[in-house]
Amino acid sequence: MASIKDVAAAAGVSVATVSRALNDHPSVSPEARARVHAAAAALGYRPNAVARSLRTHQTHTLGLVISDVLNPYFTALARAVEEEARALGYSVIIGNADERPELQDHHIRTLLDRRIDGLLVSPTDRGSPLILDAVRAGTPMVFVDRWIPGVDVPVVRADGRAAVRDLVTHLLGLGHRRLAIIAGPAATTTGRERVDAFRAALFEQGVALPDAYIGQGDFQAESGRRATERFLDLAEPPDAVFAADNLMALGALDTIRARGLSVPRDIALAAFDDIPWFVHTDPPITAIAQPTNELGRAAVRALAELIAGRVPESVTLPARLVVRRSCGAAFPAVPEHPDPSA
Amino acid sequence: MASIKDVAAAAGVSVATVSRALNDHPSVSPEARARVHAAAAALGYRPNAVARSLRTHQTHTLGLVISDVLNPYFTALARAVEEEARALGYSVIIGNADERPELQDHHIRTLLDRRIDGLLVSPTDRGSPLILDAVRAGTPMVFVDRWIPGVDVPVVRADGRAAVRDLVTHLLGLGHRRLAIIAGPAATTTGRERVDAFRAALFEQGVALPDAYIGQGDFQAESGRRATERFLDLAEPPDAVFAADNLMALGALDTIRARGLSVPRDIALAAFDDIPWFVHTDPPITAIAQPTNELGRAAVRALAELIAGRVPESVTLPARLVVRRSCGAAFPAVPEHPDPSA
DNA sequence: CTGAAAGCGCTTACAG
DNA sequence: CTGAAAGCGCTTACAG
Repeated sequence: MASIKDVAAAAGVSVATVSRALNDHPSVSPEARARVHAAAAALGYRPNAVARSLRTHQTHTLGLVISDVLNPYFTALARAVEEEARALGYSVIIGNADERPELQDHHIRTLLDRRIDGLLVSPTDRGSPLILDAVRAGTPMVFVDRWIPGVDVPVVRADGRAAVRDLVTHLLGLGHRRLAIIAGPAATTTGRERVDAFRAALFEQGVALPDAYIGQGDFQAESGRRATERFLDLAEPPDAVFAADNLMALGALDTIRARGLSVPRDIALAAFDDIPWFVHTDPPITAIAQPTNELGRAAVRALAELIAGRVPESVTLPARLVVRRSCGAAFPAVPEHPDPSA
Repeated sequence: MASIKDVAAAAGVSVATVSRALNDHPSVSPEARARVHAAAAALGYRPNAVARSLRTHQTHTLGLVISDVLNPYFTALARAVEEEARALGYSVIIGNADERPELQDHHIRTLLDRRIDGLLVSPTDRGSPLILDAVRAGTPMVFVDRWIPGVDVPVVRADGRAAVRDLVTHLLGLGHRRLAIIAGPAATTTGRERVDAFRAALFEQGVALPDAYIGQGDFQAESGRRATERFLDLAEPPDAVFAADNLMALGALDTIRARGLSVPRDIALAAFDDIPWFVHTDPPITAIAQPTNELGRAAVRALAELIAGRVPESVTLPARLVVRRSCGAAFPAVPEHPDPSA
């Protein structure tokens, strides 16, 4: 692999001049610049980003630690992050925590060792010493989707409270009275907020949320199955189930189907997070859609601000209810296409 | 951020000794080793991977360039790759080519500049000069899923021919006679192979595949919609459609539904690539399943071999037909759960 | 077992 | 406008 020395020799200039010419530094004569570019092209020279990073203390790399790559919501988020990052000249290294705190720490440690310029994280838990130390040490960091209370880091997320209230109104309006929720892990903000919003909305309408109607999930499909089984084994099973993410909804659907029951005839189902497949499930699933693309982009922009030494604002965008047939509502008159911006 | 010098000063030894102690080099006295570890812990020292890479010419990083992160097949592949890579001590940087050759080149260039130890690619096209030069220059490279004919790079992929033949037999057995396919891009091996296998299987059974029944897609949902619209506008529309990937199947389903038609009553549908949602679509979709996890792991192992200077074999694993209801078959007696290994 | 020194491939302040 | 030199933070052959 040709190095800057080889280019310098071929162009008959010093390595300093090669570096300046290639980095568009103004004080290089047109002739020198031309010779350098010609030599670089002839040798197929590509600057070594590792060496440059060591010298400049910048890697032009962002770390993104998400909870689960197999979750379409996070996949979409990762894609939006990558696009915006690329537009700003950054690469992104994705770490998949798989909802496991120790794996999250592993990725954060690796990313820090690689001296990424900044870190985007959707924390799996309440925050390890490692992550707290990194914040204290001044690592540019932004939380996306989930966050850690009490930690002074900008947060980019969706607020689902209004949409959850809309969902509860929708369910009650359709005659459902025994509403249950499959919650996410209590260690995550989204895990807690979605139950809280659900309970608050029910309370407003004078409906109770008994403990037996709160299933404890972990945002993965298997936990949706287990929670739903427990619901269906109850003496008085719920007549509507709200899954706090799309994978647990998939699990719930598995179980309901395995029991030979039908949605929405026997039980209503709704999910947090909308995904293209919800249009085509049997039945199409009512869901709360987050502005995923906007969240990803806003998070990258906030992180870039932080890296540049400025102090970005946290951003909160509203989620919205998308009504389909899984709660018993009438089928929308106009056939729906998946939202390309979701 | 503490550097090796700080640790050396704190431990009262040279940086050479710090380096040796931290890298478990045998010739370090127990006392020196202890002092170094204590100092490192006290300072919260973490070695700078950038500096180490510059010195050792290894980054312990693999590049993975895939065609589309939003495609669940590639997401699952990426996850398997990351897991196996982590087990072998590598990080992986994922580049999303979005089926665009120039974006693919952008990622390959960036990855090469970062001096990744090896590259896993699922090529979007027939191969740019950049990728060909990289192979020639000796960059350890392995193709996964798709490959470039005539390029001497190990290939890890699934062979779907037998499964496609099974699918054709299944369709004809159910009485379908006008079988159509939504093909992938001709510039990709998987794009070509799936049509070829389909045509060959039909030919064996004495059925023709007219040009009008070959829709040209690009592996993304929108192209599945367009191709299906064209099929349905035909004087004699097909009675069965085989989509060469899961996203085009999603698009086909969109269009069929938008026209008010029903699967499988009005038209049968099958897809290449199985994904968890196919169990829950209306109707559940018959699909050809690849051993995605095994492919991802095998690809990483092959790449690690190459990096170690050995010459790995190409590996080809069989895909298999998973019959559901979308072609008109009887519903399987036992309720199906998503295959956790898919 | 240990340290001084060279060197990985760049960038940049300094001097000219 | 240009080059010699220092230095980023490591690892490792060499000498002791």
